[in-house]
Amino acid sequence: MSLPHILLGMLREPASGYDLKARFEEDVRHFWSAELSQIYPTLRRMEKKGWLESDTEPSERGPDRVVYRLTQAGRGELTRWLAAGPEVGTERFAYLGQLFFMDELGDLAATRAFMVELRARLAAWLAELEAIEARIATAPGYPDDLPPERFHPHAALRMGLLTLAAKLAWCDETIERIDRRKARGASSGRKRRPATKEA
Amino acid sequence: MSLPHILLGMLREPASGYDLKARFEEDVRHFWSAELSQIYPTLRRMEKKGWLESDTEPSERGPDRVVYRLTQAGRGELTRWLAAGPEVGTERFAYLGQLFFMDELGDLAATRAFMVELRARLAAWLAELEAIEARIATAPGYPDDLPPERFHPHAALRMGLLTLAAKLAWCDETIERIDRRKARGASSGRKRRPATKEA
DNA sequence: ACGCGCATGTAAGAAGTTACATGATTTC
DNA sequence: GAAATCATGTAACTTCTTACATGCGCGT
Repeated sequence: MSLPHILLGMLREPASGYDLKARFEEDVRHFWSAELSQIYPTLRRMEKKGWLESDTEPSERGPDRVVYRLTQAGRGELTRWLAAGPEVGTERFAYLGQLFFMDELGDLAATRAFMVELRARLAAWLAELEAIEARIATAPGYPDDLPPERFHPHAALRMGLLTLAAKLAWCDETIERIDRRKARGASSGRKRRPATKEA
Repeated sequence: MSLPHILLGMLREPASGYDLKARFEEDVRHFWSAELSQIYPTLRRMEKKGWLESDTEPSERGPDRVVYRLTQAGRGELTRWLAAGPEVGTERFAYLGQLFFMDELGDLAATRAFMVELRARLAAWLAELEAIEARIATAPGYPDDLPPERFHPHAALRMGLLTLAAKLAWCDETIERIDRRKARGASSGRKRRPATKEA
């Protein structure tokens, strides 16, 4: 039940579905994502609930825009959500599932390659977040006197930066552990696990 | 497309849906979760695809157990998934969405309370993961000579430990930033944002 | 007799993804 | 003339959650 509320937050300034999708690609994508095909019907449902109202306006170029804005009920629901305490959902990391079972491959070199590729992907992601922070760092009052409407998004961004740094450190730690194991295990010669186990 | 693969990994040893649910509650819950009502039909679909076979056995107490085990095709699919490279999905953090828009409440004290509660929840979570690591730490060969079937799960667990520690550090950083702002802003007296804006 | 743990599920709906469809205008 | 951007959506499907349903055996 979070996408509608994130849309409510974004709609403190009126916007079309297309505009909102653009915001998901920008400042919000480190903690949520949504496709247009999900956004459009969600906005309809929210309007039906009375949280939003819409107007159709001609566009400067392209087809007409359907611009949504908050109603009183919508603003009330947003406030209720914000005041309800942190919504801690289940985290899902498919790549940890892969790593968890990877002894099945019986080859530590495969695990190492996996971790190296994962590290590269996470590092690219971190670079993007750092670019966003660099932009914020040029704002007046950074870092201690940002206005509240910039302080809150910046605080959310910091979580992304700090956890990604931690994940990179974890990748490095894991790769080093593998290398130590390989250095030690090289003499004993076991690499592929045997097809049958000796009990 | 990850739950079936996680089940494949777990089913290297035969198990019933009920058994598998128990494993989600234990060693796997820091990166995935699933309800029984999702597990049962998923196992059926996997059997229909030829990845699993099942036998019905009488239980020691309670109703009959349906025990699943991997077929050759299932083991092949598991290997394929493990060798396919890291599956990096979209991360979703509803609480970051709340924080992002929280200037709407116009009250930094509310944000502070939010962060304090979030910190408590994350700390409790970290304590659980630390308990799991403490158990692993008693295994022979810890930490440098764990056998491969323990090394991989332990590596996955470490990611949870390190990122949770980073999140706690982020909570602390954010709470401190709020306190510094409040100390500085107290003299200027603005707390609730005004109902109307002066342009 | 009641509740708890074992063990299986169904039903209904919300949430999310992928693919497809339409048509205008602007840029190369 | 082709491709990108603007702007809207539908359809089919998978995934996940919540609530409900059933029935056995064990402990108190």
